[in-house]
Formats: sequence, structure tokens, C-alpha cells
Amino acid sequence: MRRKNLRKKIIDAAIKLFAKKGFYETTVDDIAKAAKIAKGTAYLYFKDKPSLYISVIEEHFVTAMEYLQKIHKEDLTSTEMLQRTADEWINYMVKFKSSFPMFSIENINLTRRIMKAIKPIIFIRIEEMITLIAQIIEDGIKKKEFRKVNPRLAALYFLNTIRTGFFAQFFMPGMSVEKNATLELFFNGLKKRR
Amino acid sequence: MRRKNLRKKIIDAAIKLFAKKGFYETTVDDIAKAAKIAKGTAYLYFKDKPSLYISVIEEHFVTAMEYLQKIHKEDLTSTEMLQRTADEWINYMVKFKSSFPMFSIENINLTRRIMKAIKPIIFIRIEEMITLIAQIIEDGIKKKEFRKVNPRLAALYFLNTIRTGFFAQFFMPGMSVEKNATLELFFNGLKKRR
Amino acid sequence: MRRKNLRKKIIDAAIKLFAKKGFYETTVDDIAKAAKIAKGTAYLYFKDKPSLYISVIEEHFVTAMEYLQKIHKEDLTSTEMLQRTADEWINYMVKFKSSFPMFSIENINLTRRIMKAIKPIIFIRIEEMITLIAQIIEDGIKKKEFRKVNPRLAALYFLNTIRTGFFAQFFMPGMSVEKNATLELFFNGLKKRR
Amino acid sequence: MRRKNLRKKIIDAAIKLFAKKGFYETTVDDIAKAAKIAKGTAYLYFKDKPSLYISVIEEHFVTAMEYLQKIHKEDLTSTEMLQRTADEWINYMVKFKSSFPMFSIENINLTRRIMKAIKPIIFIRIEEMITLIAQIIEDGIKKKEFRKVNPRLAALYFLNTIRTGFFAQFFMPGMSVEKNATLELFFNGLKKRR
DNA sequence: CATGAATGAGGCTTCATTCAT
DNA sequence: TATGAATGAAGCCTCATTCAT
Repeated sequence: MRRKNLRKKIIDAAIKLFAKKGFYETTVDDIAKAAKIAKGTAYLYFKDKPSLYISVIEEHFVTAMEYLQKIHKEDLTSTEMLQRTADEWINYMVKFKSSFPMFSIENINLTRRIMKAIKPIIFIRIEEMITLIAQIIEDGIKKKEFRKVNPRLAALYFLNTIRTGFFAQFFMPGMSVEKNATLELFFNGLKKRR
Repeated sequence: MRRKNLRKKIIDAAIKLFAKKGFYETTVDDIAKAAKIAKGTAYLYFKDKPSLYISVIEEHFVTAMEYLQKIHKEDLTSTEMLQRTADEWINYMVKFKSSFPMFSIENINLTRRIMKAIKPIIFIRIEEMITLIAQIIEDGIKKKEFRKVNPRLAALYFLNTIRTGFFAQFFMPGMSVEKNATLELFFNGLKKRR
Repeated sequence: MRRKNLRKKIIDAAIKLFAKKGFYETTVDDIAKAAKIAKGTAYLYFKDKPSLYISVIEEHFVTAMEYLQKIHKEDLTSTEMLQRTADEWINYMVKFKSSFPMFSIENINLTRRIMKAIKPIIFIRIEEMITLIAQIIEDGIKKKEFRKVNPRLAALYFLNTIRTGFFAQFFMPGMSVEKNATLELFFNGLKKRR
Repeated sequence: MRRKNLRKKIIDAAIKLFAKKGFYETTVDDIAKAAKIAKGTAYLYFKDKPSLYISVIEEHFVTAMEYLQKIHKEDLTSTEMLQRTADEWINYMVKFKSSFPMFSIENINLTRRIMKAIKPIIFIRIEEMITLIAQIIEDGIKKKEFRKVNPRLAALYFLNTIRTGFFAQFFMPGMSVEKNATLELFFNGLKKRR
């Protein structure tokens, strides 16, 4: 091994590019250049371009899950947990200028050989995330913090809430929106009570 | 009028393919075959592939806006209006097995020559939709149906709620989720009151 | 169809190159240049490089079989028929500076995806040729021109004899060998009679 | 001596692979793996892949020539000598499932950098073999065992006879052909005497 | 207007060869 | 010596776009 952690270097370069330009607009050459390796080197670490893409996504999810699990262990109310999760996550996405891992959901109805390999992996990962968040919500219901709702549906909804928070940057001129306005909607709903 | 017909035929064929396979996996050849025209003909009606894609999205948005405006004119409470909108929309997306127009938002941070052309157009259209929905929400606030929130943010949030409803199909085993469970969350929030 | 018989033009260019340099050393680009077409054009007529190669071989065999069948119909003794066949064939090979179709036999124990497609086709063709020649030999046996031998084996042997005649050019300095010396050996054997 | 060992190990691995898959389908990596050495090591013993290939062929020829010379020294009639030679050789080829050294002749009209290096070496070796066999034949002629024929041509023809024997395996269904049927044809020819 | 054959730039991948350890 | 990670040239193939008919 002449250079070390080349795998990581490649993934790091690839994350940025895939996040910025997507699968098709990112060439293996781009990645190689960004990672300062020769094109062929990428193929020592990854079977092909889709495999590299999958690895990148996996990396993203692993990082995300670590966040979640860490928060999960802290001594917080369920509300605070979701709050913290959303905060960290949005920061992360803003840092990468990409809601990359969320995006992956969209690939759901892409077809053909390439995406077929990617789909099952993403599914599993999103399932994991949903399950973890659903647990937080279930706890919240037990503790009477939350209403009685379908926890898995609420979890999925939560993920989309985060996404909305991210997109708000683009569509709310001036970004005057207080960071937690979206989450406030998530917690309290649109309707006036009573 | 011959002209109009062919243009429509191409767009109709393209909508299905783009919705199913996305921009990159759909070839101009595919579209031409599906529309039963010669490949070259597509270039008589659209400058290039991105232009065709944009036109397809435009078509989608126009259709969507027509829905919205029709609903807007009906004599309904604001809540009912949003309800109706969500219903119709989800039906539409399920029919196409694609949340295509929503998806386009994700392209936000795709770059390079191709997407650069698409971005501003989508922005404008999404702006239009947000504005229209924000109006409904603003009315609702005035009528004390809704709490005092940022109407534009709530509108963006509403769009994402619809999206969640669509994705719930994939992640809620058995699809036992009542159709409006997501919307219920949107209206009433997660938290227990008082 | 802007240009006509492009398929033939490609095959003609490919025959020369494959015959001269073999499958691997001949690039699709070489062929395209020789045929004065764009690289991509070759793929309009042939699925991939192996397919093109197969077509080239087929072409060769078809030509060869036509020779054989024409001769077969003439009013000649069996000996004359074989003589004529050998003559024409060697001329043909010399013209192409290649014993290409014969060569193909050697591919018999090449493996891997590419050659696996080629093998069965060559087998069938060689079988056809052997069958036709075996018939001539069988007739010759009936007419007491030839000894009682296994006709199919003799046919295969005949093919190899032609090959020898061709190679003699390279190994017999001065090419002083009378053209039919090899065939004479084939007919009369090495051994002194009685 | 370590040196000698490794060199031999590489050649032994390479013979099998080249014989089975040919020059292009065999990668240096394949060979290294089969020889249980590092890829780079191969380059300590052989300048490049063609050089290795040449060495492999040389090895083949040397082995073959040793056979021949041993037989040549035995006290046999010329007919028996050729018989023995053919027997041993076909066994050898069957063992390797390849008429590898013979095949090399075909490369005659392969060109380009790689084959240009191989050609002259094969030529010389085949020349040697032809010369040795031609001598046997010349002796046979002197001893009135054989007819008066061009000994070198007969020798080349003999090599091809062996080849035919090898190919008979593939084209003679059931392989019922007695092993020496081909040789019988070589000795006695196709034609009926008188 | 409509066609579809032809083009060729550009992407992915392989693999012989090098070279720091 | 021996290693095997790294290199990058070169090949195959796809597909958006053009243009003669």
C-alpha cells in the first residue's frame, strides 16, 4: 500500500460531486481528478461507477444513523430529540449544499440496470432511519408528548419536514424564516385549535 | 394544427418516459419510438433534449395549476380546498407512478449545462404554485381556520406533505394508511394539545 | 438511406483488417477508417465487434461454399473436383494474403465471452464444408477413383492439405514448389507402393 | 537458482493459460495468480508480455525438438519414426487440449508491434522442425521406403497431418476414428493404386 | 414538414507496465 | 529480489444532434 486511505479519499471526492451534480453528470474522471488519483485507481476500490455511488450513499447513511443514535441515547424529551435531529441534519445538508441522502428516495422510480442495484440498498437504509425515528415518536406518544398517530408515517413525514426546511432556503426570499418555523408546523399543525 | 398535434404527441410520450426513467435514462430515440415519429422530427419541435424536458415539466405544471385554480374558485372552506388539492394530486401522481413535478425540485442542486437551463423555469413554476397555495392558506388564516404562520412556508410544507403521502406507498407496508393520515398530521401536528 | 451498401463496405474493410491483424489487433476505429465511415455507423449495422467478426467469417464461408457448390455441379471426375477446389481456394487465400476461414478452426479452444459466440457458428460452417467435400470423396470411392477411407476424415484432411499448400509459400524458400505438389502428396501418399 | 525456479514457475503457468485462452485473453495478472507470484515479479524475468509469450513458445518447441531428436536416434525405420513422432505429439496436444505450437504458424499474418517480435522466432523454430523431419523423410527416400518427393514440403505436410489428427477430435462425431487413420492417409494417399 | 442514416464527442472500463517499499 | 498499488493509454460503445433526401 503506497498511499493510504485512498478508498476514503475517493469517497470523499465522490460525495461532493455526486451531491452537487448527481450520478449522471458526475464522471469517473471528475472524481479521479478531485481525489487526485488516476482514473484506473478508482476501479481498484470499486467495481464500477454504480458501486461507487452505492458506497457513497451508504457512507452518507452511516453518518446520518450515527447522528441519530447518538441523539437517541441522550437524556432528552422526545420533542427535543426530534428538534436536535432536525437541527443537526439541516446543518449537515446545508454544509454539503445537498439533501443528498433524502434525494435518494426519489430514485424510487428510476429504472434500468444501474438503479436497480441502488434501489434495494437505499430502501433498507431508509427503512432503518424510519424505524429509529418511529421509535422516538412512539416513546413520545407513550409519554403523552405526542398525539396517537401512526409512528412510521409520522417518521416519514418528519424526514420530509427536514427536507422542507432545506428547500425553504431556496424558496423563501431573504431566508428570513426562523430556522425552526418548519418544525413548529410539524409539531403544531396548520389548524387553529378549538 | 398538424404541428400542434405532433408536438402534443411527443410531449405525451415524453411525459411517461421521463416520469418512469428520468432525464438521463430516457433517450430521444425512446421518445420518438413511443410517439411514433422519426427522431429528427422531435428536433423540429424542440431545440434539444433539455428543451423537451422543460416543455414536459411546463406541461405538468400547467395541468397542475389548472387543477389548483379550478379548486380555488369553488365554494369551499380553506381546509377543504387543501384537502381537495391533495386528493386530486395524489391520484394524479399515483396514476403516473411518479411524483414527477415535485421531484423536479430536487434538481435544484444539479448543475452543468443541462440543468442550468431547467432550473430557472422550475423555480418560476414552483413559485407560482407556492403563491397560489399561500393565498389559500392566507385566506384560511384570515378566516381563523388556520393559525398565524408564514403562508409561503406553509405552502412549501404542504407540497412536501403531498410528496410524503406519495412516498408512504413505498414505505408503509400494506398501504393500510388511510389516505388522509398524512394530511391529518399536516393539519393537526404531532403534539398533544394542552 | 443516404449511402448505400454501407454494410457491405464495412464488411469488406473488416475482412481485410481481420485477415491481416486478427480480431484483437483490429480496432473498430481501424475498420471505420478503412470503410470511410464514422465509428458509430458500424454499430448501426452490427451489434458489437464480435458480431461484426462473425458476419465477416460468415461472408467468407458463404463465398467459399458457393465456389464448392459450383464446382460440385460441373462434369468432372472426383479427382478433378478436388483439384479444382484446391486451386481456386489457394488463389483466393493468396489474394487475401490470408487463410482466414481456415484459421478460424484454431479458435476452437479460445474461451471467454467473445469467442464463445463465434465458436458455434464456425463449427456449423466447417461442418457444412466437410460434408460437401466428404460427398465428393464418397463419390470418388464409389467410382473406384479413391481408396476406401473414412470420407469425413479425408475431407478434413483435404482442408488441411489446402492449408499446407498455402503455408508452403512461407516455408519453401523460393516458392519453387510446383503448385500442386502438396495435392499430389494428398492423392498418392508418401509411401512407395509395393 | 531461486531465479531459475521462479522463471520456470511463470512459464509453466503461462503455458497452460496461453494454450487455453490465447495471447489476448490471457492477462499478466492471470499468469501471476496461477504462478503464485506478484505481477511485478513477472517483469523481473521477462521484459514484457510478448517476451513472455515468446519464451513460452520457445519452451514448447524445445520440448518438441527433444522428442524428435530422441526418436531420431532410435533404431527405427523412417515410417516408424514418423509414426512415433505423430503418436507422441498428438498425445502431447491432447494433454494440453491445444495444438498450441502448431497454431503459432497461423500467426504468420498477424501484424503490429506485438506479433512482429514473435514471428521471426517461430519461423526459425518451425524451420528447425521441418529440417529435422525432412531429414527423416530424406532417409526414407534413400531407403526406398518413401517415394521421391520434396522432403521439406513433405515435412510441412506431415506437421499438418498431425494437426488434422488433433482436429479430428472435434469434427469426427464419436471420435470413432482409429488414431492412425490420418497417418494412414498421409502414408498411402487418397487414390486407388493402379 | 418528416425522415432516419450518419456522425463523433465523450463516457466507462481494462490491463500492461512502473516504482516506492 | 519480490511485491502489488497506482498509473493512464487505449478500446468499445452510446446517444444527442445533424442533414440529405
